Amino acid sequence: MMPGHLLLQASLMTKAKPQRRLGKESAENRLALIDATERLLQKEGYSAVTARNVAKEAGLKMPLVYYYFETMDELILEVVRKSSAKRLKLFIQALNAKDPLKALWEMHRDHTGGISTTELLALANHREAIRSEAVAAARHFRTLQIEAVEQHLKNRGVDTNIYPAAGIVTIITALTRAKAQDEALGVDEGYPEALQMVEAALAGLPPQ
Amino acid sequence: MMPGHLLLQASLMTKAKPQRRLGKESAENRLALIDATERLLQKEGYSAVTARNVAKEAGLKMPLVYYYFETMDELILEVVRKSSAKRLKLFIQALNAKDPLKALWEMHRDHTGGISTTELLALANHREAIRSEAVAAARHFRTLQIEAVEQHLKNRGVDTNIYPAAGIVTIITALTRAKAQDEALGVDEGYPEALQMVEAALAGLPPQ
DNA sequence: GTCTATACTTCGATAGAC
DNA sequence: GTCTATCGAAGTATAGAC
Repeated sequence: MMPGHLLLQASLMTKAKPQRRLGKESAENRLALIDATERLLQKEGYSAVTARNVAKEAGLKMPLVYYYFETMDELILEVVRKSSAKRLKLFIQALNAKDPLKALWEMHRDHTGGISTTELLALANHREAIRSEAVAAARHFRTLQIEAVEQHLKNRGVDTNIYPAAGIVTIITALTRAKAQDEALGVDEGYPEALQMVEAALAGLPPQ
Repeated sequence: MMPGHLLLQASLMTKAKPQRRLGKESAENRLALIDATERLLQKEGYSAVTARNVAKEAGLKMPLVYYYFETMDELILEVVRKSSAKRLKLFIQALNAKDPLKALWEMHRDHTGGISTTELLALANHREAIRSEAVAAARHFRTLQIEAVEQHLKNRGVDTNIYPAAGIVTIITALTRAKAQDEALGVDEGYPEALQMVEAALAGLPPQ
């Protein structure tokens, strides 16, 4: 079963360790390895992300992985960072829309592609270096959203005691995350009704 | 996610493959191995569930695992089934309470212990045998809940066009699942507000 | 029923030729 | 920069003595 290994001590903890020379960050093959890792993560899950598999997916040889990355953890971290940066752009875009709440809801609802939430959570649960990165990103995103929604609701004259921005953002995030997770397993019962309830609730707020 | 299960499937899936003789289902060491696996799953995640680790945790020798279980997958399936059966009992109990909706909400909200949702989802995503078991259980549980809540809402005179049982059950499940997942990572921002919103909404329904 | 010993595979990671 | 070759550790699973 699980390809064993995973020495949890990533490079974050062990400071000085520049034993090997690493290739430049802009190197073409380095980027190809990152892309290959992302594809593997999406298609087959993180247990398929091995140095050999990644190299094969990128059409390269295995030792190149270690020429460009200190450890496999570093490679995966790079993918997580890239994915977070991409998502951050979408967030900023949504939060600057005329109706940020609607834009945010649609963004979450329609979100597809990227690393699946399940994989990311599993990864974060098993690898300390990734957990801290994922937690920091999650906190950042949530704070951004809450602040923007809070401001928006106040502008609209919504009573944020009854409709706290933190609660709204959390429910939206939770529902769309669960939907994505269940869809990956082939379960979608109940979600159409749930989505409709949320949309009705949002539509029921005082108009802008 | 849904600790899944449904004993119906047990015999259907394991086709003909009786290469090795297996010990009796009631054997003490067999149960000890299942318990050890469950503990490992909770404490260290499924990547720690290896034949050697399980045996060590149970204070036994590794080959015993293969005396009692055809493969590691079978052992893990057994744990998933046991966990689902336990959860099913709680469900039935909640659905038979005076206020099934309230009981269901409290059950989900306070649910702790058992296999973590993240681990189960990751497991289901990576292992076909576990996916089908988990999906079947999830569907079973959801259907049970929706039917009971639907009946309850109608008895209370709630308009199930505005408050569809499927939507309510799905939102409750999604929110409490996300909460458990995030708590495992150390993130809890937004959940107190979200829980309060749901409780306010439930309290706002026509009294029983 | 339980254990020792081991076959076979694949993992992460490195040495060193080119 | 890239590759061939290989190491040691750990995984699943089995054979066979007791």
